[in-house]
Amino acid sequence: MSSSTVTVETTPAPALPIARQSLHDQVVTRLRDMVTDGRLAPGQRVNEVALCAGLGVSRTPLREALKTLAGEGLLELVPSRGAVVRSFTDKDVADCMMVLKALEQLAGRLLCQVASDAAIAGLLALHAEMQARYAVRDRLPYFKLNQAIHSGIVAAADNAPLLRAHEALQAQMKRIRFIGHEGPEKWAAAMAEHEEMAAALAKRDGEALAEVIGRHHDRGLARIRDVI
Amino acid sequence: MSSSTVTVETTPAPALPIARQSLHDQVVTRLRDMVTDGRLAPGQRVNEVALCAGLGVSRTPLREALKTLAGEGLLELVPSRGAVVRSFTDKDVADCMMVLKALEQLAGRLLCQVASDAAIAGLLALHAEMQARYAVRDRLPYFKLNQAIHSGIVAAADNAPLLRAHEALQAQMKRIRFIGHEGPEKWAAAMAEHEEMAAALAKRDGEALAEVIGRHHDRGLARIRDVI
DNA sequence: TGCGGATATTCTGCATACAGAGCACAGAAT
DNA sequence: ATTCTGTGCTCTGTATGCAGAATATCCGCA
Repeated sequence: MSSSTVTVETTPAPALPIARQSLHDQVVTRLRDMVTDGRLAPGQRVNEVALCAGLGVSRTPLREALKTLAGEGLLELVPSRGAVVRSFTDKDVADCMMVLKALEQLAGRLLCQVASDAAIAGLLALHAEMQARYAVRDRLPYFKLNQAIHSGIVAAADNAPLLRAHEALQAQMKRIRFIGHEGPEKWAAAMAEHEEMAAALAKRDGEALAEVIGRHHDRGLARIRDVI
Repeated sequence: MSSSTVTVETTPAPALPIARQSLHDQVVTRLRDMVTDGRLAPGQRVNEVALCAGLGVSRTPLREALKTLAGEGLLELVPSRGAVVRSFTDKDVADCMMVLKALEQLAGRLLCQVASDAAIAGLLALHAEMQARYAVRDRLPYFKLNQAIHSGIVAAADNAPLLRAHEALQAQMKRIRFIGHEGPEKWAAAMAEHEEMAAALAKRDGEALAEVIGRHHDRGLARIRDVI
């Protein structure tokens, strides 16, 4: 695809790194999307050759991508039967949310100590943007901004292993949250919690932030529970 | 190697699952061991063909194993340069320990609520065994029992995602802990903390257990810090 | 008609082959 | 002497081929 790399390099100054990503990475992101948006349904067996044809790649990079996604917990590898899209029980979801809660609480406490003012301002800006989307009930942008805020909180904590673990779990839950379109009153409650989070963030009050995040997750679990 | 799988199947009764593991899995565990015991040194580039020769497998399963281990955070995949054994900075270690601490604290609280008496008894038995090994200063068994106890606490919490995240992080830290042979007084302190943990465990006091675990990790980080 | 077993087919797991990228070394020009 | 460039080699990334396991199909038989 992008095998013809541009090698002009006239600019000596900012040296932009030319995104160049391998087939493997591209396949990984494509498959991740296919899992989260449901084109690969939970419980479904993944046929390698069919997918290869669809993606236009050979089996080797595809298989390597499957291993990667299995490592992230999105797929399960059954010996001699290949990859199966992981399906989540009620308990799995609750368990994931519990861990996610603990990680984000930790992140909240950390970021209040270590984050730069600019980073906090950035998060508050995301919040304001989400607020605006909520005002006009614009679901998809709201959803994406919501995810970005939660990811951003963890990223601002400046703890790589924490970020990795959180990303993996969030990817697993992404599909669940995606289908979980909550009603107006639940949505309002979630938004109110985000207001509280923003307030705690602005004050750099780590304990308060952790407390709200905990409540947000507990209620979030309750919100999606009747959807499943 | 073991490509000839035994297919006799004379026992119909308890349906034992016949360990049959793929080459991929075997290679993964072998490589994990090689990273933790230092035969693959941090920062070292992994030469695929050389490793293939050493393990007696072809590049395909090896490469798939490399992807898996990269997903676990033990290796780093550099485009066009292959896999590199991940090397940890001081901060990386501290960050990992922080996350590990949060996860084990969560596990401690959970297990006090949900674990069976038998599970707790099992953990206490491991503790007693470790006590015995400490009494005669038998380092390696002590080390392994220590790991087993920490893993066992998380396993007893009955939360699969929590267990997965913990295992990955513990694998990353295993080598650090392995080389970090602490002096007698630090060792005694660590053992004393384990005594406290066992006491809290016996009483199913989740809060107390979480508190000790937190202290144990904080002090553990301090203990290994001057080793690095 | 229902069931058991042999056979055929499909698909995974692994090995190998090939092409391109990165890197080192050497030679030439300034 | 130093730097730049060209060439060759090594190693990764990807494709393809082959063998074995799992499953589906179909036929025979009760």
